[in-house]
Formats: sequence, C-alpha cells, structure tokens
Amino acid sequence: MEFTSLLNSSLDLNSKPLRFIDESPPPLKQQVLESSFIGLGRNVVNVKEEKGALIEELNRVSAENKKLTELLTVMCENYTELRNQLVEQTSKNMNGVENSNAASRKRKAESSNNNNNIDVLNVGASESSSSDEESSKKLREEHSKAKISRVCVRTEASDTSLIVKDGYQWRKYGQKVTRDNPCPRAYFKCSFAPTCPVKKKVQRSVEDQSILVATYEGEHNHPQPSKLESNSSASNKNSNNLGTVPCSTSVSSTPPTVTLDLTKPKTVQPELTDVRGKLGSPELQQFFVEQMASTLTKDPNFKAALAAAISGKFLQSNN
DNA sequence: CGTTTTTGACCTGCGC
DNA sequence: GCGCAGGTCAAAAACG
Repeated sequence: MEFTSLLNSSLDLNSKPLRFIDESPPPLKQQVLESSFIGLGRNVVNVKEEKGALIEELNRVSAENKKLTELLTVMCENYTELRNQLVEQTSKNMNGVENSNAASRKRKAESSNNNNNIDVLNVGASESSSSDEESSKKLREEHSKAKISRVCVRTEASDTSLIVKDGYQWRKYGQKVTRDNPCPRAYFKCSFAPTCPVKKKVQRSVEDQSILVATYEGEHNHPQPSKLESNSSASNKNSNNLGTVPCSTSVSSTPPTVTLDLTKPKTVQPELTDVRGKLGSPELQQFFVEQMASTLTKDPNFKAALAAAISGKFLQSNN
C-alpha cells in the first residue's frame, strides 16, 4: 500500500480557488473596462462591491496563509525533533553499541544477487541458516574479522561519479567491471586514519542506475572526520558532509540497511516501505516526515494555495 | 611536491 | 589443472 495514499496532503485550502494569479487580472480588467461603458453612478457601486469582495477575499487568504504558516512551523519543528533523535540514536550506535551485534552475510550471496535493493533489505536475515558447517565456520571467521553493511544512496541521474559522501575520507584503490553489472565497481579504503581497516565498495544498481550501492566492510577505529571538523570550524570545506552525518551513521548501523537520498532529502524512498513494520524507529520517523514534506511540495493544490496565499499577503500589505 | 585517481597487471578463491 | 571473476597492487598520471 502506497504511503501517499494514506496521507491526504491536499488540505483543500484551495476549495475556493483564488483569483489573484493568472485568472484574476483579466476578469478584473474586463469588468473595469465593461463598467466604464456603463453609467458613472453604477460604476461607483460596482467598484465598491468589488472592493468589499476583494477585502473579504484578502481576509480569507490571510487566514489560510496563517494556517499554512502554522502547519509548516509544526512540520519543521517535528522534523527537527525527529532528526535530532535520529542523530542521537545513530551516534550511540557509532560509539560501540553495534559492536556486539556484528552483522554478517555470505560474500557469495552478496556478489551473486543482482537485485541490490532487495539484497540490502535482506542482509543478515538468514546468515546462519546454512546447513554446511564448514562454510558457516568460514563465515563466522569472516564475520569476526569484518562487519559488512550496505547502504543505497540515490544520486542525480547525471552524476556519473561513484562518490558517496558519508562523512568519512576515502581513497580509491581500484575499479573493476563486474559480470552482473555493466557499471564499474569502485574500491575505497578509509584514508582518514592509516590504520583504519574499513573498506568500501561502490557500484550503481543494475535496476536503477541513479542508486549507488555502497558496501562497507569493517569498522572505523577513529571518530568521524566530518564531526570533528564541524566541531572545530564553522566554515567547513566539506560542508556537504554535515548534511549526511545522520545518513552516514546509519551506514554502519546493523542491517536491515535503509536507502537514503543524500542529494534530495525530500525525495520519496520506496525502499523504506519494507521496513515500515518498525514503527517508531528514528529512520522511519524521519521517513514519514520527509514523506509528508515531499507529498506536500509535490501537491499542485498545495503549491497553488501557497502561491495564492503569498500573493494575497503581498496585496494585503500593499493595501 | 605530496596526495589522490586511474588503470593494467597480478593474486586468490571457486567451480568444473 | 584450467578458466573465470572478484579483489588488490602499484606505477603513472592528474591534481591542488
């Protein structure tokens, strides 16, 4: 079930379509022109009626504008609050809570699965179900060495780079074209600390090439560079990373991994619908807020009402 | 000049 | 043992 269908973002603010934009000027001018051909007395009466109607309309628009402003304020507050919760939660995870629950998955399954998004959501779900004792033993050894997590990042379609801004500093050490994906896979090592064992693989999704699939192996043995920089300097040259802090922390959270859009914060993330069952999780809460904002901004009625309200406000202030 | 990226070569694991 | 595919190395190039 599509979330957008649950949320009727159309506030019906435009049930009485405003006529300040596009439509209104011609009728007004037309009326004025027409009235100029009628008797002078009657013209004055028309102007007065018109003025009254306009004032009434302006009052209504002002009320709507106020409602909208309040709604937006509440939404912004909720968003900020949820975002802070997410940052708190994820920063806790970063401080070692996650260490006790090292996610694991089969390398073979990882490479053989073409559907990255589905893989992402199922990561770590059935790792120990293998009947092969030897392979599971190997897996356990592998898992004890490195924790693997995945994250999908939506990028601009025109963006051909394999760069995922997650707040860390990476050095590319290789690139390879894999068999099941025509897009090359890039290999990165964490270059912030020389001893940091974390590696990252980035490859575009086969199905949707605007989605970058980043696979992280291992855990950072140093704090996140972007956080340090943001603490030390306000004019951070890597200011892009600041916005991705909550996202990058979720990168290293335990699976299921969520898909995050680092470039379009308000874009709908359908992948998240599969984890909808986790009501109350910070990711989901943020998703809902983003979903609402997205739906509102995409709704033509909302836009029209907002534009009308703003123009109405201008007209009112001019009067 | 130091760092990062590129890219072909090489290594390793796995299936047959 | 051979071939294939994924992963890594390292020299050269590019960049700031």
